Amino acid sequence: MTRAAPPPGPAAILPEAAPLLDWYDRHRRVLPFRTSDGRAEPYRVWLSEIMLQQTTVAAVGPRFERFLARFPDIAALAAAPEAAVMEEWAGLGYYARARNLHACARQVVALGGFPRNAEGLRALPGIGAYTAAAIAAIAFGEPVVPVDGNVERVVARLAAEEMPLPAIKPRLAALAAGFMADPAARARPGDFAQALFDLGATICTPRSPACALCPWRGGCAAQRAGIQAMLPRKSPKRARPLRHGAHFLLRDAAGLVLLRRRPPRGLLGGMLELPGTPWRDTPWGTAEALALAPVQGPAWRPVLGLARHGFTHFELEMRLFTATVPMVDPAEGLEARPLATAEAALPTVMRKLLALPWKDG
DNA sequence: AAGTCGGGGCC
DNA sequence: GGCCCAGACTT
Repeated sequence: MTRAAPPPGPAAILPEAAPLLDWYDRHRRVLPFRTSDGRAEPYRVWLSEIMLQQTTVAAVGPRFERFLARFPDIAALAAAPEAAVMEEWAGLGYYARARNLHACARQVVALGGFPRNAEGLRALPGIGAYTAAAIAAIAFGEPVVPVDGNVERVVARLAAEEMPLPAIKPRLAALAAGFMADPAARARPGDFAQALFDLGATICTPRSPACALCPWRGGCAAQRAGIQAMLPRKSPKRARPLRHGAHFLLRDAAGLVLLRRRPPRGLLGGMLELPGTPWRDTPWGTAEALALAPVQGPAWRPVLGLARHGFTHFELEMRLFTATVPMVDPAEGLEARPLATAEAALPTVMRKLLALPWKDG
């Protein structure tokens, strides 16, 4: 008696949850945003997940603590002015996260609390499919699998999926969802999600995975084939063009510096900057740059050297000009601040300009 | 499906 | 110098 083999569904490909959960109980990372008593406050889970979007655990740790000290609960965050949130976020990057965080806090307060499942969370600003599932699983115990870069890598290797990202994303998400067919995973959705993160971060790493230490060794198709370090494959990316700008550091006798607030959306949206020229494909000559200086009165002096900064899709090379006046007069769209507090509120690209030797002759 | 959106650490 | 990071949003 013969019968057709069942289609290779997720359960046929993926290993069991229990070995991973056992490994997690013994080797899980101790992280600032993980509570040791097992309690998971939605506010803390949400905040950490937003901060961790495309941002390393090491970078988030101290910023998470600092943010909590300034905005201890969601009511405090919702009540704060947006500029205060943007300033607290300075240096973390992807500033739309801070705007959305603030808008989300106000919505959640208006709702009377966080939605308690992924579908409801997904409707809030800044919360996509991944973050909704992560909060739902970790804070509310919903049996869903958040699919981040770690999970994509782990699953691509377990199933030896050779098609490149991002085209393979839906397939990997479907495979990952199959984990929740396992009762052991359903019993501990938050721990299972974080176990996948920890496995991807410490064992199933991008370059040279430590397969000998993996609780799922033997259940991994890529490891059996010896191709684990090559997965997941990725489609080639475009080269980043080089762009050029010139910025202006205007100081006065009181130590105030002239700053400008960028438009509310787009690149560095809502953040402060040193006034400057547009960023274009060709370098700026001195005369044409100075024609765009915020004030035409003082003697602008070019600062030695260039500041370079890499964005996601282009590289930027900047000149800096400096001048002093008796008293800065912030016109429309500009504001004056003491140098020290200005620097703390500026994104990294602007701090690199201030690191140029503008104090010297 | 592709582009936009930061910054830092690691190889 | 390229890759990666507990991705989201727009077009």
